[in-house]
Parts: sequence; C-alpha cells; structure tokens
Amino acid sequence: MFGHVKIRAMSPTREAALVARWREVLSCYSDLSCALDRDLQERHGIGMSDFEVLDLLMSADGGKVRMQELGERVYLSQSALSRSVARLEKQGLVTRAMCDQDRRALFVQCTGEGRALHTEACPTHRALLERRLGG
Amino acid sequence: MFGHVKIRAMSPTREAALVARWREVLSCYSDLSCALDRDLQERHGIGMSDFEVLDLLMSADGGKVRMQELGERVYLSQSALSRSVARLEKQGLVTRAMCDQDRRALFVQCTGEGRALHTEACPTHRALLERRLGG
DNA sequence: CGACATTTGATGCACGCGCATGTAAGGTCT
DNA sequence: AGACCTTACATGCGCGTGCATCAAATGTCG
Repeated sequence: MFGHVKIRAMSPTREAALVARWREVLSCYSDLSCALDRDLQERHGIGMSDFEVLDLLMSADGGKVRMQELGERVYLSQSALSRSVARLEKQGLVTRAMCDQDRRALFVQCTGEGRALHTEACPTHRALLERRLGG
Repeated sequence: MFGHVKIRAMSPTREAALVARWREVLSCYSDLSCALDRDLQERHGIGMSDFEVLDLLMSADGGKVRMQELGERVYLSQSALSRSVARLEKQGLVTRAMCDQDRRALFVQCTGEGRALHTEACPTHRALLERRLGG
C-alpha cells in the first residue's frame, strides 16, 4: 500500500523551483568539493573526504569512535569510509584498534599527528566554506 | 593586494554554523545524487550527469547548443562534459554537429530519442527531488 | 604573410566512489 | 553443540571525475 511511489503531475512552478534548488545544491557541492580537494591536497596532503572523517573524529572530542558510528555521521558509503580510514592510518593520522567486547568492531582514534594536521588544515577548510557559503 | 586570502580567526558560533551548513549540502548531495544515479540508471539506462545534460538541452528550447555554453550552465568540468556528450551520442540521444563559423566549436542537439527518453525519465527525476528537497 | 598566443574540444592517467561480495565474529534458535 | 541468520569491516571491479596535456582552429600583431 505504501511501498511504492506515486508519480503524479506537479505544478510547473513547483517543478521549476525544485530543479532550481537542486541545481544550486549541485553547483555548490561541485565548486566547493573540488576546491576543498585541491587546496587540502596541495597544502596538507589530504583529500576532502579524509579531512571530513578527521574532522568528525576531532569533533567527537576525546577519542575512540566506532567505525559504525562514524559511518552514521559521515556522508560516505561503508566501503568509502573503510578505505578512507585505511588511508588515514597509512599516513599515521589515525589508529585502528580492535574492540574487545565485539571483535568485529573497530575503534578509530586520532594520533598526535592527526590532531596536528587537523589544526593546521582547519583554517584552509573553514576559509573556503566562508568564501562559498558565507553569503 | 587582493590576490590572496586572509585567514583570520572566526567566531566559534559562526564556524559551527558554516560547518553544519556544509555538512547539510554534503549529505543532501550525496543522498540525492546516489539515488538519482541508481534509479535513472536502472529505469532508463542513463546516469545522473548525462540526464542533467539532456535536461539542460531540453530547457534550452529549440535545439543546437554550443558545447561551451553547455559547459557554462552545467556543474561538470570541461572533460566530464565532453565525455558525457560522447556517451549521449553513442546512445543516440544527441547529435554533435560542427559549427561552420568556428570549426573548433561544436553544436549539440537532442534527437527524437533523446527527447523521448527525457520525457520518460523526467518524472523519476522530479519525484526524487520532491522527496528529498520537498520539505 | 608568418610567428606566437589563445581557444575549443578530446584523451591518457590516476584516483575515489558505490555496488556486490567476501571473511570473520556474534547472535539465535532447537 | 550445531545449523542458520545477521552484523561489521574489507576488497575486487567497473565507472565517472578532475587534472594535465594534446591537436586543431582561430586570433593577434609586427
């Protein structure tokens, strides 16, 4: 009964508004993600998604965060997150630790280097946000 | 004098607001682009970006649009647009025609099939926008 | 006209992504 | 305990992307 989507006609005005809004999101995302990726990579050697993960880890103050919880907070798919954390670990920015209670689960935690890079890269990140979302 | 970006301190409140706004754009884009890609591909055999190009071609009513103009209106990079149009042509949805005045330039135009597929796929596209941007 | 710069679209390349699937560890029945 | 399902993370694969670069056409200036 409710398992399908009824596709009904839409007022042309409403449709145009939706499309316009979507295109705005689209170009906002594209411009910003592109700029973030380039600047963060050039200046700090880290990609946008990896920084976003690091940022989440830092905002969850303290330390260990379960992968699954991270997955709920980040926009990435499970596989993308897995690879992102693997990259971060390879760079020495986070550590992965087994959970003793549930040996399937994984705790992720910033290292000192991770915290340092976050502190260093944050202004770059925030300045770009300010620039493109500031209005 | 104005060629560099001054990175100055930002109020924590303002910073948090910017980051929150950015994360909203991020998750909005991710969810929607992912859903659009999957549904459009499954139901109509076309990717999100390719549909977006087709959509632009249709809204520019009439016909021939120069690649460069298309590039200004779409969120894609020049190379991505080039490949998108190549895919669309291979599927018979658009035609590419040389410009006689400037033989570097290219005109793109929907075919009948392209118009048909657009008409068919539009409800799918609009319904997803409604769902996720409707509020 | 001739040399050089610019513009337009195409392409090689490396990379990150999502999907499907794999592996291992719980969990839940009887 | 044993059979079966579910959960959590990793990985093979194909694909689309941006960047850098290329080829061709055009523009510019002496």
